Amino acid sequence: MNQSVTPYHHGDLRNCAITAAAELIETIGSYDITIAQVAKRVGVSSPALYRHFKDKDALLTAVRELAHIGIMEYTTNAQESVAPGTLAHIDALGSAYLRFAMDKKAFFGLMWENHGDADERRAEARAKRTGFQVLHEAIELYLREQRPESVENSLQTATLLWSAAHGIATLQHNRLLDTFDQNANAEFMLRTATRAILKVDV
Amino acid sequence: MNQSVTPYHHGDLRNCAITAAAELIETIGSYDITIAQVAKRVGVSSPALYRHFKDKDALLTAVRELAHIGIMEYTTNAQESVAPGTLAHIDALGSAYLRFAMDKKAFFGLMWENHGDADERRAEARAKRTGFQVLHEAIELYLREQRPESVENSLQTATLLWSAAHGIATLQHNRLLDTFDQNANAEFMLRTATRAILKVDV
DNA sequence: CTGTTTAGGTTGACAATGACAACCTTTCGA
DNA sequence: TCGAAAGGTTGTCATTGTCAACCTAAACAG
Repeated sequence: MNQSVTPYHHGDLRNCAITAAAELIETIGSYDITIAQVAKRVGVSSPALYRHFKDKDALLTAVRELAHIGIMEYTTNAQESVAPGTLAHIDALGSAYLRFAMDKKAFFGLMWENHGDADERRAEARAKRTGFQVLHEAIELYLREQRPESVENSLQTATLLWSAAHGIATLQHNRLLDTFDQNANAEFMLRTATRAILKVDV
Repeated sequence: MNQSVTPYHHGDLRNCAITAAAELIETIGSYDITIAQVAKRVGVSSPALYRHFKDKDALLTAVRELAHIGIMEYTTNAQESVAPGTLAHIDALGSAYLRFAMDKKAFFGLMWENHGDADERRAEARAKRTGFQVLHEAIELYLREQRPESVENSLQTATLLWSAAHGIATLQHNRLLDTFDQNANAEFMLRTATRAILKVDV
């Protein structure tokens, strides 16, 4: 015997569904997907997914986790070739953020949609805080070495810088940077903002 | 005779539908509304709305226009008590933006969703550019008087400042400012960013 | 006036979607 | 070995966006 074709129990449906959803989102370039599409892609009936996810939103929340991992990969890679605590380090983080926003448009959009129940929201907040931590530490290191008198403000500075990066990324995402300033260059803008906020002369 | 109750022809269904949708969005605090809800609120059958809007998205686009008008009201009010071209003027504009984002959460979220066809998109881009113009002019005036050597960069400065404001507003909107920095204060952050960005040569 | 066109309503139908209930089929532990 | 639980299936439902077919009031030409 040993036919072994498509066993009744999938074995890893939960994870397959998540990656299938992610792939789907990436290929159609929008996170407006349906349960049926995901089920079909993974070769299973729609209701099967409800054994693993409370509802559609729970599935999307899981995909959001993937997106967080993705952005972490971008920043980790960006950090490899820069000395910790330098301005270049901070630039690299920002640039990675912008690049992720453009490379993975649909994911980036999805990440900031916040539906989902309270638990899911808490988990996501934690993931985001972890990402933020990386920036915060880089800035703290930088300030400690370059402007020790400002080290106490590192948290506020990091929050502000993240806001700037997020604003630039979001506006670019919505094609508004071009609308406002035809020659706008997101990366250059962020570098400018970074220097301004860190109070460094260009 | 002269009953005159609910004439067959509504008379102004298009506009009523738009405001009904806006009210609905405001009361439920989310722009996830249905055609049926809007139709019911205005006392008409769902398909009636399709005589006035190509599809649901066209209705939402019309509501977005309302939102743009709303934000303009906020900024216009904010400008009344400040001298043009002062730092206070720029602060007032930013503060109005933040206030709108918090007061009208659902509207603010809706404004940056961009589905809709090309024409609708163009119209919205124009509306946004109009809003941006106000900030741009204030900044140009400010620079002309305070830092004439930087006037040529007014457009880039305005774009950057808008980005910062937008980032702060968006993060606050998603309750992420608190997540990153428990003591974060959006308005203070924006004032800080404003001062930093205005002092830099782009 | 009268009749016809047309704008703007109505009901009824449809497909797609999210979700659930009822049921069947493996897997696994006592 | 057998029964429960895990994890599938089909069938069904309400909601939603949307359309087609139809009706009715208003507007306007003759």
